Amino acid sequence: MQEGCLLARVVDSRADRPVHKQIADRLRSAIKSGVFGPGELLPSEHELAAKYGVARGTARQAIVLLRNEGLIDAVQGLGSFVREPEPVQRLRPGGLSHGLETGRDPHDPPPDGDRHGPVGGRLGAPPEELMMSFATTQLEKASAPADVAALLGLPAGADVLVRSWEASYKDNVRTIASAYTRSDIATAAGLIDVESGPAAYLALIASGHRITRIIEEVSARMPTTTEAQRLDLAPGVPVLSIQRVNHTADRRPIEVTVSVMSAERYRMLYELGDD
Amino acid sequence: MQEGCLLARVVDSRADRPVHKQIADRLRSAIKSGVFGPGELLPSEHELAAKYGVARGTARQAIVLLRNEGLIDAVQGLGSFVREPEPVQRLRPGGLSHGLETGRDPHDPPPDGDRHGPVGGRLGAPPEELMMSFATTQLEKASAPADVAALLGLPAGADVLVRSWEASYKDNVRTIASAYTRSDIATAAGLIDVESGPAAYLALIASGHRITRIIEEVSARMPTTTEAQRLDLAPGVPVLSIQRVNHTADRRPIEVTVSVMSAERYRMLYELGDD
DNA sequence: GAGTGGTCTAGACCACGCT
DNA sequence: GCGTGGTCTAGACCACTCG
Repeated sequence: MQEGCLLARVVDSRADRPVHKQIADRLRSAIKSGVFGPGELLPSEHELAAKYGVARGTARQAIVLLRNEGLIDAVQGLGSFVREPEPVQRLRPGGLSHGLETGRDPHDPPPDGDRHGPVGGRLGAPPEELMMSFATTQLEKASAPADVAALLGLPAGADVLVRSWEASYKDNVRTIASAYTRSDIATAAGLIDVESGPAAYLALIASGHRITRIIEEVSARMPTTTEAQRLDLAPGVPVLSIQRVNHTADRRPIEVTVSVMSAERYRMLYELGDD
Repeated sequence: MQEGCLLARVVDSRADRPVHKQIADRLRSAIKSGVFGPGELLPSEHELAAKYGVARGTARQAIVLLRNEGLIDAVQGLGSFVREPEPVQRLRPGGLSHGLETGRDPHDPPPDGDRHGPVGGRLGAPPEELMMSFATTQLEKASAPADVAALLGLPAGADVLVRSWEASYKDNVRTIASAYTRSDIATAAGLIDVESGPAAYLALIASGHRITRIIEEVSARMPTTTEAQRLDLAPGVPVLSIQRVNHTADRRPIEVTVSVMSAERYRMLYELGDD
């Protein structure tokens, strides 16, 4: 067989580093150096155990490590595969009509062609294929979470209009989002009848509340189990969480939106203008 | 004993959901509902095994799940604890006149005061407590990685000046960064002698290459093992990866910087101005 | 020394995808 | 049916922290 040529034969059980980590190290570098290319099948747990002379559980631990690093996918009944890179979509959050025009950006492979983001993208006909559908999951008045209330300059527990929705592309949920709008503004704008997020911008404008300043906060974390299910996330894939605070011309914050999406699939793009 | 009052007594081994996930579910909701507060000690693996009538390995699997979700920390010899939230710093990347700030800004509508970022920081006295030290780890001419070359509009494999450094705060490495500068520009600006990232901006300005446009791309992923070590990351903590493309007034990209930091500790703040 | 998590073994049965 | 990963058991020894 001599398969040992690919994955070096020996692990040192007396070394500082635990055996399963040593095996993971070897597999990892084999992946990174291209010995196993994207989509390729790795040795089975049984094979690894035999090759390194360890119990199956130990070989499995190595595999689990790589899964949690997002490097491989395990499929029951089939085996473990080197994870193939997901097509990445770059989102350029825009205000109402942001700069960064059709700017053929020097960004190498990105041509996702447009910037119709799951949240707050420009309105108006998005390119054919990038149509996303929005499904409202909740629409109600409720008391604002503490952090949201603070951002809106409201007392803790104040009522806000909460609109929650999911944005899907081809039947796959891509973004889970919620918008929290000041009650007074929401009522005036008739937002109670507006379902998806993007549509709300039109309603706000129509009611005279033009948003002229947006502060966006980007963070990342591991998904909750709910998020992992809804967004169909593999193990070892974090989420991006985008929190927006929308302000009107008088610099008053009137709305906070929070959206969550796969960090494997989305990146955020910002242009920092000259000061 | 009746400890079963806190963690419900029974798990159903015939249910669809595996036992270790059921245990994890119970612990997770106990944590989220505050039964176990931040920093608090969870039941030991042995206790969990006894309480649910399962093998230790099964109880341990539940614990491992929560660790990978970033909810708890396990300490050998002590036990598992609910992870305490890290103080979060919000970075406001800015054009030139700004840099590293740590977020003294109280989350609320972020003030427009000063701004600092881990990359491209303002020089001159930064706020007392926020001093970061920069240690150059590499400084050399090398051929650009494919993606970087593309971003700079250079042919694949073209030479660039690579400056790599780590930014530390109180002896803890907080950011790992690299800057790739076009060779011609770097030479003209004398960058070969400049060590940390922030300092390079001054050199560029001094040599007449004023950066007027910055495109910043924010992504997140699980850390490599190297990154996890250097940044001292707990399991279940992703990293934010910030890629910057710096352009001069004529819109030519002259430099790409990439920085990596704990997503648990840092968030990015952007203001989307009115156009 | 007692208790904890970290590692490892050598089995077992199951659910799943394939042929 | 066969091989895969997913789960689980019942042990074992180790490294670590604490009193």
